[in-house]
Amino acid sequence: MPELPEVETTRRGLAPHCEGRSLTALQLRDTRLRWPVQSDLAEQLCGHTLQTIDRRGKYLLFRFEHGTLLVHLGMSGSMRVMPSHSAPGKHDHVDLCFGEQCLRYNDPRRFGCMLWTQDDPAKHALIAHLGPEPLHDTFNAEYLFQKSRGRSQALKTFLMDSRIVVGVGNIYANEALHRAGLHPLKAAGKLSRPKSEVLVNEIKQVLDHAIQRGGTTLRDFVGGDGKPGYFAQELFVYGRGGEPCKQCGKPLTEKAVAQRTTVYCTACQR
DNA sequence: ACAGTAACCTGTTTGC
DNA sequence: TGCAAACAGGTTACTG
Repeated sequence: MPELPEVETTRRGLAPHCEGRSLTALQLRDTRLRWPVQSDLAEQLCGHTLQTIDRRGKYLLFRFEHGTLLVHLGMSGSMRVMPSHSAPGKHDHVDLCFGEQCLRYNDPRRFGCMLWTQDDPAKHALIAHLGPEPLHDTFNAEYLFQKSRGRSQALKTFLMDSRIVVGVGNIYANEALHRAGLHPLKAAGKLSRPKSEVLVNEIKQVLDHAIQRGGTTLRDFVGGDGKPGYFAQELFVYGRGGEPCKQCGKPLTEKAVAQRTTVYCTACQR
């Protein structure tokens, strides 16, 4: 489900309902996520106040005064605000209850995770080696240009490496490359300095635009407030293999790159 | 250090 | 209609 815009949409939907409130109960129905959820999580958190929900890449950071709960939604996860006493459905693995409302974590494929740490989350093994935030000034043309030097890897695969930059998943990698006029299979090391600038700008624009639209709705994605996103109708290439390029009309090519569906226009992208 | 592949798991879509 | 294969928004772990 989620790439960065969807995670940010979720964060914005959840935060007003629970920041500054005390966690009253925690229902842990299934610990089997990507890594096991520690079984005493309720004892760790109950009675403590959630200060803020922050985001680092696609991780949500639920900050308490005595530690941080790291949450990742994986491929199919979502978190929604629900009445605490509503009946849980299939794959509703965890509820974080704040009085009459709870944040309900649902994840059919269980690729997500929920990890409690009392240390600085920035030093956590899953966070420490992440690249810059794509919307931050530290992600700029010079940075991407330097990082890409000497790399033979496909440009798209390079962009989706979270050590290079976080939050650029399959949808937005495809979209940004099309908007930048860059072929996804071009060697990262052959990216020119001017094109690096174009690409960085397109990544920022497409992510920012998607956040403003409330994320991309594919199948049944909903943000924390239960509302769908509206970006899907504005996608130029993702999910459009064989259909005409919206810029030149030539049928879009679709092929797997590093096991991920990749769509591009051989005329517009070089 | 880098690059490529398999793996985790369930639900939905596609094709015979 | 039924059934099996293919595929899905992510990331780590392992291999060479």
